[in-house]
Amino acid sequence: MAVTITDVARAAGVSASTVSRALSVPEKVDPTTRERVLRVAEHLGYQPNRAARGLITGRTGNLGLLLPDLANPFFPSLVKTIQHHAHRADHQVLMMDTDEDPGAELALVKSLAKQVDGVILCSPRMRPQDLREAASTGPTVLVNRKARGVPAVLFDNGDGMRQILAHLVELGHRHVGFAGGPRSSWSNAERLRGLREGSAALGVRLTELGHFAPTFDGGRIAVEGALLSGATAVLAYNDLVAVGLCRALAERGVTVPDELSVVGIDDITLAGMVQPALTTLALPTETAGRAAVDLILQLLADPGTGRAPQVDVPARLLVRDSTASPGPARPGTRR
Amino acid sequence: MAVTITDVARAAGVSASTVSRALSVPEKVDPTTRERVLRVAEHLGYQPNRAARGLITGRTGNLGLLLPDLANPFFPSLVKTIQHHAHRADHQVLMMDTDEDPGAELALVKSLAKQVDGVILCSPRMRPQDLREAASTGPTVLVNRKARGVPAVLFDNGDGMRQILAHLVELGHRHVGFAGGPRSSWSNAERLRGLREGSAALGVRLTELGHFAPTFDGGRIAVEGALLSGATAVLAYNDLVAVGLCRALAERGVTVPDELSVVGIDDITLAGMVQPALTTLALPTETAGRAAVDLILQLLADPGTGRAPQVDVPARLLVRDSTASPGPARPGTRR
DNA sequence: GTGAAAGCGCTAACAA
DNA sequence: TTGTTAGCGCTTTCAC
Repeated sequence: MAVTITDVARAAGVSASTVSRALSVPEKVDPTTRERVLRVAEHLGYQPNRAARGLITGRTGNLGLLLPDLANPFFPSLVKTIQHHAHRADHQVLMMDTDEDPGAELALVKSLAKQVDGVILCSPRMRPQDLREAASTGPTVLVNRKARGVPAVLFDNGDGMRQILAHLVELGHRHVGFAGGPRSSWSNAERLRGLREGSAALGVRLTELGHFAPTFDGGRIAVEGALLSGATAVLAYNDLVAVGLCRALAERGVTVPDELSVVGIDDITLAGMVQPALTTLALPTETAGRAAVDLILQLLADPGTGRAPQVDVPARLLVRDSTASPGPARPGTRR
Repeated sequence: MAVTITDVARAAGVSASTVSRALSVPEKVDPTTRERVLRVAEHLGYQPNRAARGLITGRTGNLGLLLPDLANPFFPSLVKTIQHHAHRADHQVLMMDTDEDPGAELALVKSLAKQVDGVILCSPRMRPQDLREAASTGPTVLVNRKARGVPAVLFDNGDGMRQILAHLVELGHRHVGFAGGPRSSWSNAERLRGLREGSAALGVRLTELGHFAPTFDGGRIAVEGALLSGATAVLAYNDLVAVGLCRALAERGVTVPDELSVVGIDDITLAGMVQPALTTLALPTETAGRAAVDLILQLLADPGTGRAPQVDVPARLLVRDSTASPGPARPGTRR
């Protein structure tokens, strides 16, 4: 059997409560006793039983993390950061992959809620009312998603879209295509909004190529419309789509960026591995993950602070090799 | 406050013990009462408090999962599978990413051990004695790693190497290079062993190109030696290395597979996305993940069954576009 | 088949 | 400052 608080108490010649205090409110115990207790605890290799502690404090020391698909390379680095910071704050992470099933997510959150102190929710597709219901099960932080009254960490999509358009305009592009993500995706809607505003402001023609699965294959499918549109540059919903698009273009003998410029979003590792290396809007997952954990912990320490805090994480355009000035030859050859 | 077992008991007009039994040993309670209790529990939305249950049963309902680097695309799908199956068995997964730090792993396992019923350990670099010490903290299953007396799920590296060599020989290759993984990696050693045996058996010349980081950049670095070796085909430690190698080859104007064939291991999603699509040895993570969870649960249900069970997961070669018969032109041009 | 009672390991009043 | 007491929600003897 593991060593309990009673063992430590006996060995140190004090009561269990004193041991408990020495560990969790050290300033309320005499320095001499404290020293002794801590030494004994250390020596015996005492580790508090979290279940027992949780039973009384109502805290589990766990954080829930719900995400749509760990196989999407955007998430692993986010998860790593979240876990890293949770760990530093003496919390474990209970991760749950929903397999892109918005229907099951609410139920999953509810089952998670019982076992964690708070939940970090990355759910691009969940309906707003479900989102709010999920948030009502306990402290919740949304990532890359907004809902009234729920704390959130958001990437600045609007500014990101502006950066992309500005970059393309500077290269000389006047007609940009957008290969959108899922219709139900919140960030897709945000990006579209940013693009519409930005293109209007910059006098760029924007062609919405439709909605595609946020995957490599989604990108391959987008190639038809991209070529037909006459756009000289195409922005994809994310890097995976952009890479799929590039691949399909290569198969048709269309050269990127000479004949068509391509831009991605996310800056997943893959973006730097493909040829040509992808120009992409980096969404700093480290910053976001850190902010999400901080937010949750803050919520736990000081619940119900009135308004729901919101953290905005700036996006940053990484210009690489998949964008260039539109070639004069292209329009003639491709239409 | 959440609804407790007492609430259910009162509402159903029975004692708490009866509710407890109705839920966990239904056959020991009268069918009529059972029905009623279950209905009431359902109606009240009762969910047993796991901390309280754990306090008495000694079970947490959590499984620990330790892995070196979630950013390595081999792991997400493994994690997904493990989580999926754990969930079906009513267990949560506590994941822990060690950031490729074998030094910290033992400590992490120990801290994890207190909070979980069992640990699934993917630790290619941990020292054998640490591995065994880690395993002594509680039920443990190793993945892709062998240690005396510890249950394990292993990929059949030996047979995999044979498949790769056979494929290359059939294409006409007689000289194969191996861009190895980290010196301390167990599976690298296994693969090397398989390659030596296989190449001897098939009469193939094997050149060991050295040890490289198991990353894209590791592969880029391997290009020099690969070209100098005179090998007509190169096997990389994993897909990431293979893709990095391909990239570096492309930059030097060496065509894959015409001038050099390249083979990867793992079958990460990326392998199918690059051009040319990578011929690779698929290590079925779904099978492995499932086996790992099954093994752990079996260990929990029936502890100390004497010998440590071991599950072998077969590997399967996926022939794609990065391998072909050696071109007669190559040796002359490249040396 | 069911209930009463004890207790898992811990913390939080309350006394001293 | 410290110890005593009670109890978190649950399971598990042990009587009945």
